Amino acid sequence: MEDASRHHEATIKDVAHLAGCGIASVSRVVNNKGQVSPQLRAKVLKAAAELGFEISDLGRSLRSRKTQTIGCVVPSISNPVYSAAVQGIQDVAVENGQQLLLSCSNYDPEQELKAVRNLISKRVDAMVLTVSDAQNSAALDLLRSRGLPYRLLFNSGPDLSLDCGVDNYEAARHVGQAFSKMGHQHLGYVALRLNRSDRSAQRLSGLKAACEALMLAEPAILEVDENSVFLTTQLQTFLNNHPEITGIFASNDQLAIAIIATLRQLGKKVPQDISIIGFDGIDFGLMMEPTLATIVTYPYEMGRNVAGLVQAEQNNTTQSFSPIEVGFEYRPGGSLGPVSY
Amino acid sequence: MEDASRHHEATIKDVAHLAGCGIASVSRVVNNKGQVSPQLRAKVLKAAAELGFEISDLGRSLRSRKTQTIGCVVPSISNPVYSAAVQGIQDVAVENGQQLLLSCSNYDPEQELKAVRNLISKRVDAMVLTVSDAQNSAALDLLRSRGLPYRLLFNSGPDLSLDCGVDNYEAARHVGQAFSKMGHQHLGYVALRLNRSDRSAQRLSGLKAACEALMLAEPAILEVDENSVFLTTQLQTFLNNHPEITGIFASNDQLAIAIIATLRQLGKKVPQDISIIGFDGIDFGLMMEPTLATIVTYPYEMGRNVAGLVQAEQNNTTQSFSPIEVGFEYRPGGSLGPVSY
DNA sequence: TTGTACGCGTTATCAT
DNA sequence: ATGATAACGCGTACAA
Repeated sequence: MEDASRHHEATIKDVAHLAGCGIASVSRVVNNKGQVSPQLRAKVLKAAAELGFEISDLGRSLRSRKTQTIGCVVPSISNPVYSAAVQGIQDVAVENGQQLLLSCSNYDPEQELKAVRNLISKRVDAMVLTVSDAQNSAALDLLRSRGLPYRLLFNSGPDLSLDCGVDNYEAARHVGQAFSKMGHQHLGYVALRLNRSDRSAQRLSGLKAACEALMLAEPAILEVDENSVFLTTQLQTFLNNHPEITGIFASNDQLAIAIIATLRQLGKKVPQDISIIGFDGIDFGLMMEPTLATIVTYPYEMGRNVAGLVQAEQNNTTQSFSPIEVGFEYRPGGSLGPVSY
Repeated sequence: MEDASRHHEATIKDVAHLAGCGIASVSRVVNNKGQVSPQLRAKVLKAAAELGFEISDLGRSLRSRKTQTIGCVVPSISNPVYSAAVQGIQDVAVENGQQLLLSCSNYDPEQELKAVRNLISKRVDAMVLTVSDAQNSAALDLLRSRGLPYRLLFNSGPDLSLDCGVDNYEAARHVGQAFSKMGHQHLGYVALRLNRSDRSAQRLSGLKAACEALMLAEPAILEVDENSVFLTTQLQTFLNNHPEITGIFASNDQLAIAIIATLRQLGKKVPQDISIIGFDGIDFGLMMEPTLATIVTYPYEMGRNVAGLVQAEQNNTTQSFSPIEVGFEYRPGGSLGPVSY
């Protein structure tokens, strides 16, 4: 109850007053910086506790020009891949005494830009972000023009030294090869937002390249609606139009699993009638029956890595930091079977 | 390039200087507040653009005593339930022009307290949090003592008016009833961190109550390790010790799915040998075979609701805001079958 | 060792 | 309509 009536938080001035000393001494005690006698330190500590004093990072940041905050922009936190990455970033941040200011762009470049603006106003020390299209992003342009330290996550940016992600193209080539080894000749690529995710587009490129190199037919493409309610009809139409397809590469595991469930509804067996390979390597793929063949990626580690990079960049501006390849791995699964004639 | 050499961001003072006016006018333009002549406004806007001026929320917040930031503390963002909730909070926050400062406590009360301290120092306007034990939380005590607006998510706190979550007890009773209807008499409850999550404990209470009311045996309890590698042996031992068990209530869906996969490895069929009911209602439950019987909850909506509550509390301090029950729903699934004799 | 005074970037008051 | 000035809470030279 005490001073709560004043209805404004205690400042170092209040503490100094109660402790009967100058504000500089309070600052020294709070920051463990500079010399201060044990007696005074005790008095200050007591006064601070009594007032429930918590230092204000507003004043501190204004003065020090550091907010100990890093900004993060991802398309969505609902997607387990991004949430795992954010968890990694968060963990590294706290290890370094920083906090995370999080924004979700919903795969929208306009929201990306707005988010970056807000984060700049908040004066974050650095940023980590996944943008819709790294080659052409107003948000990244803004960041660069301000010289604010940032790193890309999952994207491959124009400046190669800044990215930290999976080589989608290369990974998708592996997928094509896996299909080919099982005798598949006609593939389909099913994606969620081909035009709003450069990752998805890169995966398609890789698949196409593999098909070409391996003399497979050019893959048919189905871009499905966000709203998975219509997946059934969309998929059925797609398969009717392309009856030759024996294998489907889904742009991510969630979609792959939804496709398998839908195929089951349509009376098709996986992998006897159609084989499926996903992308991401989420745990559930291992627990279903059949297990999901997929490209395993390591979003948590990627988040940690990219956060480590921005950390290093802040602490040591002279050196340049090259990205750490986290890599990927093809994981076989029961959803890919030999093609049946 | 221009003034970048000065290596510090343009301030309102810089803009004023370049526009040849006072800083007050710049402020008026930037905030669209007060009267300013069209000519001057244009000059200011031009100067601001030229300098790449972005207002500093540090100065603004210091002055206004508002940060337009809300703090969020959850156990983990990797768990899809929490990430969905955070997404909901985030969405509401941006709708109200606020940003989200995110912390993960890793189910550790000590980290909860530290996170809250940091968030207080950052002077967030309000907080939303899920704590380990709402009835006994130093973090919440601190929040209360400071009079900082906050809301609980998933927890049921001592102050009933502050929570926004699922009635775990009631939901778990439904689970018991569902088992009972199928003839199950001997149940097991498998949980991840019984002692570090009041939600998990509440679910157990509800299950126990249902068993008692329905004349079932008291449920056997298995608390499994974080590291799911050992799930197989732990589960096997548990079932050996309790051969009478025909149904298992898993404290969440992820665990339920892992248990089903493990049982499959152990050569047990679900639901013929053992029935399973989960908790949360994640989408994957619908896509597996058999589908997962579970309690469906609505974490995204809960996030939105609780964020709405803190918003309202900030805008209108006079009124008191009661929580909106989001509720839950029992969803039948193939993982629950009749008990076989 | 300790205290005083200034500036960090902003908004609001008060003259003009 | 516009500008000078005083806070806001803090860190830090500098003085004592």
